[in-house]
Amino acid sequence: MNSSGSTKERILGAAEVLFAQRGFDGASLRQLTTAAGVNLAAVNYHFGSKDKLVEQVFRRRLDALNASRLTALAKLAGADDTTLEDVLDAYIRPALDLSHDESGSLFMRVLARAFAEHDDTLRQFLSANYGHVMRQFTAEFARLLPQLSKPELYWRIDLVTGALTHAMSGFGMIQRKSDVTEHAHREETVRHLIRFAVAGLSHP
Amino acid sequence: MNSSGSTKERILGAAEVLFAQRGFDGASLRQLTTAAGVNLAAVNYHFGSKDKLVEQVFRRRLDALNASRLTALAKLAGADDTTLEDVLDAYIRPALDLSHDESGSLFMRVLARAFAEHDDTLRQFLSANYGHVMRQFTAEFARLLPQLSKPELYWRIDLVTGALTHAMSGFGMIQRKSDVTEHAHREETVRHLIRFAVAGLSHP
DNA sequence: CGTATCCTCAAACGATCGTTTGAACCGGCC
DNA sequence: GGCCGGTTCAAACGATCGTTTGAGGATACG
Repeated sequence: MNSSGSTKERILGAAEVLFAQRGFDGASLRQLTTAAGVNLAAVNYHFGSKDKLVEQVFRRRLDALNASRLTALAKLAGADDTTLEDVLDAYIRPALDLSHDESGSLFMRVLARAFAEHDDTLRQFLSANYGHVMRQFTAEFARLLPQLSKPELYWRIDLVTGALTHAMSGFGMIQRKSDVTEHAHREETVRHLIRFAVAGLSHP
Repeated sequence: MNSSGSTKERILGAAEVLFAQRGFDGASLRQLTTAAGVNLAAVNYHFGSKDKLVEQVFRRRLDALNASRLTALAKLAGADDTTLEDVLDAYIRPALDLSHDESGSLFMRVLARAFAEHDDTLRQFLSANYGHVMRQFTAEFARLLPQLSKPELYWRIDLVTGALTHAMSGFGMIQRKSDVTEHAHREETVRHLIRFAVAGLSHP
C-alpha cells in the first residue's frame, strides 16, 4: 500500500500501475483505492468519476512528456544542419527518460493499451490535447524528406509509430544484460530505435 | 442480428466483432448473444465458459493463418535465390488475405489488442500453440542476414513485428480509393509493408 | 406411440461494478 | 467554546456481470 503524498497523488499513482496491469475496465476502484490506501469514495470525491480519473492519469504524464518533446524539437526545427536522427531523438528520448522509473515505464504500457483499444473518447481527447505535437513533428519530417509524397510520408510515420509504441510498451524480447548499466542500456535502446526509424523513413 | 449458420458459428462471428470493438472484458455475453440472435445460455452450453469462447475465437483464425504462413515459408526456406522480400511476403500476405473480409479484418484488431493487454494466460496460449511459426521465420531471417549478430537481429525483428501489428490492426480504417480495385489496393499495401520491413531489417 | 438426445429458453443466482449518501472527523478562525 | 469548509469513512444503492438451473421444444429411432 502506497502511503506517501496526498490522497489525490496516491490515487493517481495506484491508478497508473493498475491500469497498466489490468486495463481501464479491468482495474476496479476497490482494488485501486485499497492499493492506494484510501477510502473507496475518495476517487469520486476528488475526481468526480472513474473516467475523469483516467483522463487525469493521462494528463499528468503527457503534459510533461510532450512539453519535453516540443522543447527538444524547437531547438532543431528549420535549422540547416538538422538531421532525421536529431528529430527522432527529440521524439524518442523524452519517452525513454520517462520510462526510466518504474511507474513511468508502466505509463507507456497504458498508452500502448489505449492505442490498441481504439477507444473513441480517449482518442479524441488525445488528438485534441496533444495532436499539435505530432503535427509539428510531421512538418519537420516533411521538410527533411521532400522527396516523399504526403501519403507516402504518412504511411511511413504510421509504421514507425507502431514500432516505437511496440518497443516502448516493453513487451519486446530484449532484456538488459546484468553487466550493462541502466544508462548504457537506455542509450543503446535509443540508438536501435533511431537507426531503425531512419531506415524506415528514408529508404528509397 | 446474424441469422446464418449454426448457433456455435453465429456466436463465434458475433464474438469476433464485439471483442474487436469493446475488448474481451468490455463485450458482455448479453450483448454478444443478442447480436448473434441466440440465447444467453448458449455460450456456456456450447463453449463451457467465456474464457473458452475467447480461446476458440483465436483458434479458428490462427490455425488457418499460421498454417498458410508456414506453407508459404516452406516453399522458400533454404533456397539459394530466396530474398528477404519473399520471406516477408510469406508472413504478411496470409494476414492480408485474412483481412480481406470484414470480420477477418476485425480479428487483426483482436490480435493487436491481445498483444497490448499483456494477458499472461493468453500470451502463454499463443506462445504454446503458435510460437514455432515465429521461430521458423526467425531462423530464415538469420540465414538471409548473416552479417547481423543474434541480439541485433532480434531487435530488428521485434521492431518490425511492432510496425506490422500496428499496421494490420488498422486495416479496417484504411480507405481504398474508389478507382482502385480491392485486389490492387491489397497488393499496394503488401508492397508498402514489405519495403518498410526490408529497410528496417537490412539497413547497414 | 414412447423415449432418448440434443438443444433452446426464461428466469434466477451470487458476485462485483461505479456511484451516492450521510454521518463522523479535523484543522483553523471568530 | 462554537462553528465551518474540507476530507474521510462505512454502508448502501441500483445496475450489470458470468454462470447455473430446470422446464420445455425438436428431432430421430425403436
